[in-house]
Amino acid sequence: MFRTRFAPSPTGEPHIGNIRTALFEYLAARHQDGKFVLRIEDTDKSREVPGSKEKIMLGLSWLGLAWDEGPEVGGPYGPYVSSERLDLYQKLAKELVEKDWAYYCFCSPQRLEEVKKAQVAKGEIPRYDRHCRALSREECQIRLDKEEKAVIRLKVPETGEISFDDIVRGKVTFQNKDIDDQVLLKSDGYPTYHLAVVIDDYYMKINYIIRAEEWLPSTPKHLLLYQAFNWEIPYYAHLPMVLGPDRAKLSKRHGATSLLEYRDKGYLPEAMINFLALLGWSPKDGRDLLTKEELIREFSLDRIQKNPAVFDKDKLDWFNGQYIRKLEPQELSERLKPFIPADYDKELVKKVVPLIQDRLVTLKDFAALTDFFFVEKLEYDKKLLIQKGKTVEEAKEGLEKAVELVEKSAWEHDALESAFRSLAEELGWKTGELFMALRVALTGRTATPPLFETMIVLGREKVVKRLKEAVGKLAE
RNA sequence: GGCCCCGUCGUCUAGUGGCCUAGGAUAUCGGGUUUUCAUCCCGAAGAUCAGGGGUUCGAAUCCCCUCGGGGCUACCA
Repeated sequence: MFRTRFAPSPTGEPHIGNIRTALFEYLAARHQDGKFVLRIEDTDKSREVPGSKEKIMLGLSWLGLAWDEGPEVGGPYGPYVSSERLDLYQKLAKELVEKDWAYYCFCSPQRLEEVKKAQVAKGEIPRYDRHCRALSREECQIRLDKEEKAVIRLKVPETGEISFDDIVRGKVTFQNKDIDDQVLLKSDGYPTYHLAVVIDDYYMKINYIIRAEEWLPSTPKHLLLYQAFNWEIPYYAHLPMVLGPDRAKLSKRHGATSLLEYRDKGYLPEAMINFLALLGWSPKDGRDLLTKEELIREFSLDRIQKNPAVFDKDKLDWFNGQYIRKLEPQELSERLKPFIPADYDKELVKKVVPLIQDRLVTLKDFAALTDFFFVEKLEYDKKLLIQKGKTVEEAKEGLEKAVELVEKSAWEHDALESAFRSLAEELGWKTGELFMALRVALTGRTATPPLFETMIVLGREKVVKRLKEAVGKLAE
């Protein structure tokens, strides 16, 4: 059984890079008919941000990445929150000490700081000097009995090497001598991430560890732990990083990094999924537009790219436009709801939606593109009503004639169009000139949905009113 | 600094020794459709496959070196 997991720590918003990892995990699990579990790795209470666990779950839910086991849904291997598993970590950490795979360290943060400073000053590599490694069992016990603050550190072998076969990178090897004696259990009784992941993954029967490349250097420590516990080593797949335009790890200074920000900016979850899926992976047939179901069908870990991917907002915008255009107008109206002022006439919105569907990049664009349908008074520069080479009088005449025409014309697209084309001819104007003047008079702007559709939605009464207002403007 | 990873159009990528005078997508530019803006369609430009050495009849694909970029180097994750 294929089992993988998403193990975020609740330290803030659901980061786009982490979510991309979650997506890959989800797709791999679904493709393999396996399980996708969510586990909250809250091992650092000092960095924990209240509410972020909920936001992470909200983000996953918004994308439709349902977890099979985890908070809220439960499962056979819970609890799925690290802070509720403290006893386990403590028990196993002590076991490691007994088996001589770990040791108590009583060094104070101050001493550690000094050691590090001295090393750096001497041009050495900063790392723990293994001061407490040699402490005898008896001495440790005495100091423990005195309730002296202590951590438990991994006793890394001094020689030899450790390697593993990464699904995306192939064989990766590290020298034991380069590995630091990692703290496993902190003095506050909490585990570090390194201890917690290994234990949790084992107890939750995780056999595929899919995570970002930033974890590659700590993998040997985890491997050592598996070895110490004599547990079967899982498969590893280290995903390429998601970078900002400057090719550094995607972060706040590059702009929006929270999945929820994209939701609030009017991006569709299906666009987000499609875009993220192609950051470091591509289907065999080279298609760009794939639904979640298609992604599940085609996804495979061995097609994951090794090199990092730059997050390209332009391409995201393109995907979003594609998916907006695919929506049924009815459905689009639904999705638009959170982005539309509550006092807008629902029926009118329904009529407006088909007119701007091809013009939306994000859902948020709706309001700015269509406000003239909903406001009473239009604000615009009357110069826009006067087409190039025309006099004020001519412009006025054109609009006055338009009023007459609107009042008697059949209220139907083709009828309106042919009537206005004739009017242009009668006036001796180019159709484009007349249409633009009308467009400005009716909408107050020069870029709008098609003229006659707009008229019909606006309604005869409002059209007449606005044309008259335009004539009035010119008379001022 | 040390360790590890990576290096094909600006960007996402296809490519696993001959099908590559390197394909697709996006962005850019031009054209067409069109009442504007979009959409849509067509086209162009854009990568001496980071550079240099090998191996081979033949290399983007294999090996080595150099350079460049990134990640890690916490009682953070």
